[in-house]
Amino acid sequence: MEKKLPTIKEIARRLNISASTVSRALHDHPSIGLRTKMAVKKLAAELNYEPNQTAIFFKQRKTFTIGLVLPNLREEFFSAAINGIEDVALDHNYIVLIGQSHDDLAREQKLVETMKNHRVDGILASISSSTTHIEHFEQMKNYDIPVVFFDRVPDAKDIHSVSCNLYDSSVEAVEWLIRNGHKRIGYLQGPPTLNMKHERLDGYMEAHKKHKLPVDESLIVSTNLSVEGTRSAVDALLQLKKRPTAILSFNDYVTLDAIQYARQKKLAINKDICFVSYANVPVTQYVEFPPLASVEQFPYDQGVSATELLFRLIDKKVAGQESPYENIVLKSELIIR
Amino acid sequence: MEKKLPTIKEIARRLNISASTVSRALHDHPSIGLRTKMAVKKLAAELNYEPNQTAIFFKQRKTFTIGLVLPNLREEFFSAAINGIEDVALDHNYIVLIGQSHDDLAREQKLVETMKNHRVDGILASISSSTTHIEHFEQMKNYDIPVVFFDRVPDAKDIHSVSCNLYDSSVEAVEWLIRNGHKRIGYLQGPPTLNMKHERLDGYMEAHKKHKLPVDESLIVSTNLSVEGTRSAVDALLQLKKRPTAILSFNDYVTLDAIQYARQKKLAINKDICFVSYANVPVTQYVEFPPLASVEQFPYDQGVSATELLFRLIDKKVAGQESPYENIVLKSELIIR
DNA sequence: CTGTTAGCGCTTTCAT
DNA sequence: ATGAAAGCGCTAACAG
Repeated sequence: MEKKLPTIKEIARRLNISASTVSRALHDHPSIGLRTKMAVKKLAAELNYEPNQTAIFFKQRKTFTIGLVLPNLREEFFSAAINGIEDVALDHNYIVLIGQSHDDLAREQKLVETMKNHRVDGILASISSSTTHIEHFEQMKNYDIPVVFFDRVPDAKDIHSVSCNLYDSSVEAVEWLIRNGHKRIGYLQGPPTLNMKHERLDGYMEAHKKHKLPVDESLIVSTNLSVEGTRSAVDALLQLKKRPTAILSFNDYVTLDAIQYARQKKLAINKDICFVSYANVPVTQYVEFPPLASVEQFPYDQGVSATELLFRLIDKKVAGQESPYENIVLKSELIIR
Repeated sequence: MEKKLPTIKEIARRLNISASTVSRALHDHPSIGLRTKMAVKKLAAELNYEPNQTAIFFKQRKTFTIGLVLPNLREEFFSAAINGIEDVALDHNYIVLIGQSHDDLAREQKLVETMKNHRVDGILASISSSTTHIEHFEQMKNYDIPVVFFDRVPDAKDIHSVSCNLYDSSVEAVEWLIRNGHKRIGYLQGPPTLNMKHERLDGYMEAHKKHKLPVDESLIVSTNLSVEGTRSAVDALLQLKKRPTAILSFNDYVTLDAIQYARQKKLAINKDICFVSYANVPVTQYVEFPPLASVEQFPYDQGVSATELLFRLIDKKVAGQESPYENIVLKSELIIR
């Protein structure tokens, strides 16, 4: 029992005018007589006429849709980023197609493919932790679909991106630990794929250098972000003859897992061992032992900035212009509790 | 520099055959000669031909897109629900358009409108806390867009829904408190709009009745879910001459705020006052004082179930059949720590 | 100021 | 086994 919705044709037929006149009337085209315009609008309203967007998408080669591919929505970082993205998108009368990669490359590829099929006007992406190459994103150039990476940005040339500069805050975070008397500071890094830009590590190194502290390679371990991965990494640190007294870790979620594990191992948090982290997600305010400091990465602002950049690219594309690759870097901020 | 993608026509032209033959060949239509079929497929592959989905959407009157409208993504409940939704959608080769109402009716309306314009094949919704009517959803019937509500389901006739039965668990939760010696149990409810189905309250009442405990109306307060709202509600409870020794509260987030506030007020959590809650979100495992018990509402399963129902409705619609209203109720489960 | 016409890319009768 | 033609709903160039 498919209801059939009124079309422009139907209105035209009833009014004994042409479809194009109706179309123009509805668009307030200047060259339409007031009388017919009124009549058209009146009838359109009566019939509850609504333009068939799929027809328009088809004709205009635009879908007013952007695709968003990210690792997951569970992390408050990403859900906050979406807020920025959605706000900007809605302002532009766009809507967001969403897909979670769950840190799985194959799924990420499928999502990009599906979004391409849906002819999204652009894609925003934060890559999965298992993303070793970005061909699937590069392919989008063949379809004139601009891609903007944010936060988890691949270390590649010829991409558009928005991210936070974590270097300065990393230096600051480690210096803060050093000033607080820590001499052996562990660094619990993320998976290698995500460390293509070594800002965290570089900052860690730089702080050591500035304070003439030697860097012990065995203090640097990594996790694939899973609970188990984090535990075994923390284990590696705890088994060292000379344990670290502080750990700088990839993000707050990893840190929460690490802290939980350290407690299980009977370590006194903030006495035996301190934690400093990244993301500064709000949930940490409710936990018993939050990281002592965390680097705020402004997810909302990253979302806004990435989406604005994407729209600039979309607009340029429509105008037929080439766009130079833009890599916007926002600053981060070390938040000390 | 709009690249132009190869079309069926282009292939037809190069092969000196007709577009319809190409179309059929690509669809493995039985009546196409093997020879031409091969030739078509070969050329299509060479040219990287990909069907223009917008044209197909337009023609088929289907977009392979479902709209998801929910209050926010911040709460782990909703992000978990999306996982179920996305998984089922992807299985059906669908993708999800997302929109957060941020508990604002006007925004919810705008989202529904936008999704309608995008001609989504169906809508999944969890209503905002300020949603006092659901006309905007009911409108969708005029467009043959089925709507399935989940979790936050309006109390209305003639809707499809998936939700958890909270009544039994509510009785159980309150009985558990009573058995643990509590005689004055506060109930911190959500905003009136969301309490259209009073399962939580009914369960609260029933447990009291079963144990012959009188119900003191002043123990029942409500929050609009904001931090301040929750604080003043808790305040009301704490100012009572006879304070409650336990509080059953709307969900874990509200509970976390309530606990934080109670601590500020120098109450000893789990001594002076205990909390029992709903949702059982994972973050509570990291917090110092989680609710003593929480009602698991199986967000992933709700998401799966709601999406499966939606697809059944979509399929029936395509088959031109009417569907009776389905209201699926899953069971919940009181999880005691 | 308005109508005619063509066409977006694809599917689908209806012929042949 | 293949082609011709129509049409989905809308827009826009071209003609008056």
